[in-house]
Amino acid sequence: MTLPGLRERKKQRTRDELTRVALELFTAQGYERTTVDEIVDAVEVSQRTFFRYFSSKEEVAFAVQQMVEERFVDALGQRPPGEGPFDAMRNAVLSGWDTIGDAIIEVVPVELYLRTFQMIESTPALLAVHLRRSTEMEETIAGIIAEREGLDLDADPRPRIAVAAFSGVMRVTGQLWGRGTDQSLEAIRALTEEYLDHLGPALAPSWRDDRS
Amino acid sequence: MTLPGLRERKKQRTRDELTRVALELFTAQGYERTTVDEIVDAVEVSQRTFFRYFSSKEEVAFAVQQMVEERFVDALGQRPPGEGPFDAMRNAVLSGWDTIGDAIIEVVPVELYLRTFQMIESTPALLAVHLRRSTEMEETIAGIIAEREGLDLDADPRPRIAVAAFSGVMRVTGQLWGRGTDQSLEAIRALTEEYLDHLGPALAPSWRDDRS
DNA sequence: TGTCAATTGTCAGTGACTGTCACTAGCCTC
DNA sequence: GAGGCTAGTGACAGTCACTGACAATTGACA
Repeated sequence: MTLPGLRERKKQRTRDELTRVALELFTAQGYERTTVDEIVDAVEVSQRTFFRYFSSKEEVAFAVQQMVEERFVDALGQRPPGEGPFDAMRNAVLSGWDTIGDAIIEVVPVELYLRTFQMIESTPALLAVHLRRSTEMEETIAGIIAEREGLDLDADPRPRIAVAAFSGVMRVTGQLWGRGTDQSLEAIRALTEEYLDHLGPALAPSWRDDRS
Repeated sequence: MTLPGLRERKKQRTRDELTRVALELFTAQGYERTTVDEIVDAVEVSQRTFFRYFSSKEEVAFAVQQMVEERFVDALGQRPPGEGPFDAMRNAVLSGWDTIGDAIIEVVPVELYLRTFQMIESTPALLAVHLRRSTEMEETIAGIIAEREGLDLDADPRPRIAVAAFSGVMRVTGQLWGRGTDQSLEAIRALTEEYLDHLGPALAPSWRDDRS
């Protein structure tokens, strides 16, 4: 493995710097109140260069999220075949939270990532994009689940349904965490775990028999 | 009940016309390829007027959807108390499809609404907004469910979880319908019904025991 | 009918984003 | 290690969504 040339390293540095500066400005003063010009002035590149790295101002807000999601997909693909679909997704998510630092530390500190996550949840324009990206990921995940279970994605609706329900719960936990007071890494991990445990019971035909 | 004055009627007419023309242009030539100027030229109002009726170009794309959603919320509130949460949501949705014409015919034909729905699903920028709007509605619905069941929304996670799972399935059906070949009203109604029936079984711990 | 207030139009400006073209700087060959 | 090649960048002009301010118009109502 030859390490990449100067040109390649320079590009990576510019991209990382744009990402870091953008997230810092977004979290500090708000997404809408930050202009692309502010970002590029701080990094000392032209606006045109920014738009060569990121197709929109929104995209840079998800640069780190993108990395985290790729790791989740990898982790899911490596869960033991014995695990049921739900356990596989659940464990992939939880192990992702446990090792998040490894994935992103070269670009931004974990703490900035968590603040970015909150900013996304509380900025309508970004929340919208976040949700769309999530559904795109669902399709990927459904494919992995279908393969694990040896099912045809277009003949059997269960993979998509299960993933949709699972993601729905993930989304709710994300929102509640963003609104809550404890915004630590441990808090969102615990919330994720708790809410996933509730999914089965919540779908019982009547909640009146069994108050879990 | 006095019928509204001329001024009021004129406003309604302008709003409806902007909506209809916008949806026609969007569905005919695509959302991004349609400029606000085209819309206002066709209706013969100034651009400024457009933005007084709709806070953004996106908003006009959801004007009809908005009406449909309000009807769903009403219908849900009127389901008999004996129905469990899932049945209530399910029946409210299905009865909504059965009476959709009543709700929107004064603004646009049902057929244009269906085409708009597809356009939203296939336009990334609009899909994102659609998903965000859906989650906002989920919060409303969770409140209604919690009240029906006599639960505290913040103490008991089940209403939000159930609604999230339910909405996830609704979303998947919407997407599949948009991609499929039969884009009739009957098709989306049938798909909705079928997929909701599958939700319970899909959440069983293992799918290997019981192939429904 | 004349006054008031709601509605609309005009105009100037901002910010995200794109196409084009000239220029700079790694890279690679001889 | 000089020179050509090309990926990457900057400068500039233009489009489009959207906003604030103020002037013009037009229902409403005494």
